[in-house]
Amino acid sequence: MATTRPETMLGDTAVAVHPSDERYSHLIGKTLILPFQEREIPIIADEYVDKKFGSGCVKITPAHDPNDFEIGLNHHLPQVVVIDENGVMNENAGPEFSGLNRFECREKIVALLKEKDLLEEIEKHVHAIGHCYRCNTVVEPYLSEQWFVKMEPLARKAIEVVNNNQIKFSPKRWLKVYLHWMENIRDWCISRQIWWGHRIPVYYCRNCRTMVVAKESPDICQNCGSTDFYQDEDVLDTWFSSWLWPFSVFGWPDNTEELNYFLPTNVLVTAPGIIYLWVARMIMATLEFMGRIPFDTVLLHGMVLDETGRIMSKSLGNSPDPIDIIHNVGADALRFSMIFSTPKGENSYYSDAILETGRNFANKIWNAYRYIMMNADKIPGLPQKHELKLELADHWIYSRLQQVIKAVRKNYENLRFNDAANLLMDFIWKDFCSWYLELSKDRIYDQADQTSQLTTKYILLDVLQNAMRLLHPIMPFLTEEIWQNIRIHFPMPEEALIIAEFPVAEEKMIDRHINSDMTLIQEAISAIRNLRKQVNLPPGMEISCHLNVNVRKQIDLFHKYESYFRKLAKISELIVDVQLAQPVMSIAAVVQDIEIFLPLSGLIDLEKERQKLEKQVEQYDKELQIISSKLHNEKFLTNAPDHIIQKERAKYEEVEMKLSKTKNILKGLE
RNA sequence: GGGUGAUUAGCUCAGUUGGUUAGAGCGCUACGUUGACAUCGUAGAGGUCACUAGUUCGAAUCUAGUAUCACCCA
Repeated sequence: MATTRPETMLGDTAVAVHPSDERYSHLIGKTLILPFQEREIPIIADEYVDKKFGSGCVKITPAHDPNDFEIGLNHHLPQVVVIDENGVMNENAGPEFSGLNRFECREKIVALLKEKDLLEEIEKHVHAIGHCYRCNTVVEPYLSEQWFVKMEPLARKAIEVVNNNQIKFSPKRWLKVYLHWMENIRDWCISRQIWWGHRIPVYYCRNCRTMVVAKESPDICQNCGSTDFYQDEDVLDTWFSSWLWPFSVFGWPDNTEELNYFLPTNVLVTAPGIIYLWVARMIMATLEFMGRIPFDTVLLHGMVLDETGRIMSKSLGNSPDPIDIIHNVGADALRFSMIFSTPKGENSYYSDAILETGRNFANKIWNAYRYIMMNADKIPGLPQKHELKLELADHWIYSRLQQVIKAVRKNYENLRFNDAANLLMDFIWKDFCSWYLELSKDRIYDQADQTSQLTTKYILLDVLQNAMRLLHPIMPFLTEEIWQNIRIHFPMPEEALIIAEFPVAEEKMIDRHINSDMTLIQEAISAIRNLRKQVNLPPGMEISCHLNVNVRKQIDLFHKYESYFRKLAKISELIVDVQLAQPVMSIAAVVQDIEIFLPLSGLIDLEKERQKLEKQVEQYDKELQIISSKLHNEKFLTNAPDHIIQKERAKYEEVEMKLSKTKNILKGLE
């Protein structure tokens, strides 16, 4: 018989072997004598025994081991407690051992076994054993009476409310975790043997041991008339008060106004680690005591881990102090950084580096705001909405704003905060700052065209205030500050952003034609910038640009917004026409259905230019082949939905056109 | 041992009913202080979507298996 705790043999009440173990099957049902106690104990058969481990025989100590306890129940074995709650051997251990502590007893047992020649060998064995996390004392199982809450009836109702969708889990997969626990629920042990906490409200008559469950200690024993009571020494598990949280914090059991307002509430935000301990129990308690659900949605977020993926904890000392961070970069930067880098339901790794995203973004917003306010101060007056004279960029930024409002609303509603953060950063930084704000400069500085100036002022303020509304849930402080100051120039009905309306998209302002015109111009400008960079033109140097377009209406578009090219691509002169010849000694690019030429005699490396274009031709060729093979595939044509086939056809035409244009340009270079 | 996930660019991750030439931020490279911002601007490089097999006209996406990792419960 092998054991790591020899002293527990004094409480053994059986020896178990595996039922299919042929070495011992002839012994099952027989008995043997337990040394020192001289007690007769049975040899039993149980599947629990691991045949391969040690001798294949296991001593069974129901009172001092949880597994043995279970086996003992199944085999109706007596439970002999030999160690008391202080770790000292009691009278059941026999006169020879009683009074010794468990470690002294262990040594004595070993010595005596040796003496009686009952000890075969001592070997080193590594095993897991519980220690007190405060004082490091070895913790061992001890048979004692505990209080339990019967869970099955509570769980039944709690399963019902998720099955009929009254309570939803997000992300959905956590529902499985919840249900798995609920469906295999065990009674909840609420007894804790610690000196702090709420004592269990159970009183015992010292005279006749009658047990009374009551709020206060009873005056007199109904059974024997004694007045001598003592309270159960165990205290309640801390979660036993926590599961009352959804209603106890609002004054329950009183029927308060807050209780009716906040119960049920909508979203519980918490970590998956406490679905069992807390979420499930709050649901059960609220159903039981209030007859209501506590909340309709449970949002499970990931945990913030440190850079190396460890959980942050006091003992590791790897948690940053949020106050320090806020001191360094601001609360909004911290909030934005965390939300931006925390995908829904996944863990996120915190490091100081991620703070830069939020800090830089806050800085970007602040500077855009400064620019707008500087000019709003200088330019007197604000037009009425109907007085505005909108041009392409204005229509476009409003159109984009509506798209963003729509998408951000959806993201917030679906609790996809990181997507909302992403979208807003993209819109504010790229669309608003890099394009609209840059284009606004000439108009703002141009005192001559006052209508355009005032229109620009209006739209800058309007788009910014809308953006602040959208961003407010993520960056409440910065947006409130900015919004309050916008209000000085741009009247708004609400007193504060925190109580202001959340924007609703105006569908009619989403304009596909506007978006595609603007996109063409943006792509053309980017292509010109790219070409300039390729030949290392000084950033400030102005050059002329030739655009060979496909349809006449593009000529008007480019002429009308030539100023955009001047401002953002340093183009001094834009020559636009259909069937425009390729200028000699020029570099070129193809964007959509137009060709862009920059005549740069003396500045071009023809060979390099040729190589670039050849590489481009190669890429287009390859892409064309892929699309072509799809369009020639009978099965694709019969199986794929119409809109996909249309899309492929359109793509084919576009790539084919770009390919032929690029080939022509290449020819023109020879 | 049981359960639940993850694996996509150097790093951290998006990619919501299969239709992609696979995206973002950081980092990297080149150039640049033009009066919002160098905590910035412009441009660029960078990926056999862990592996194997299957389903499909079509797979990062669906199925099965393998590997590695993580968490929860015993």
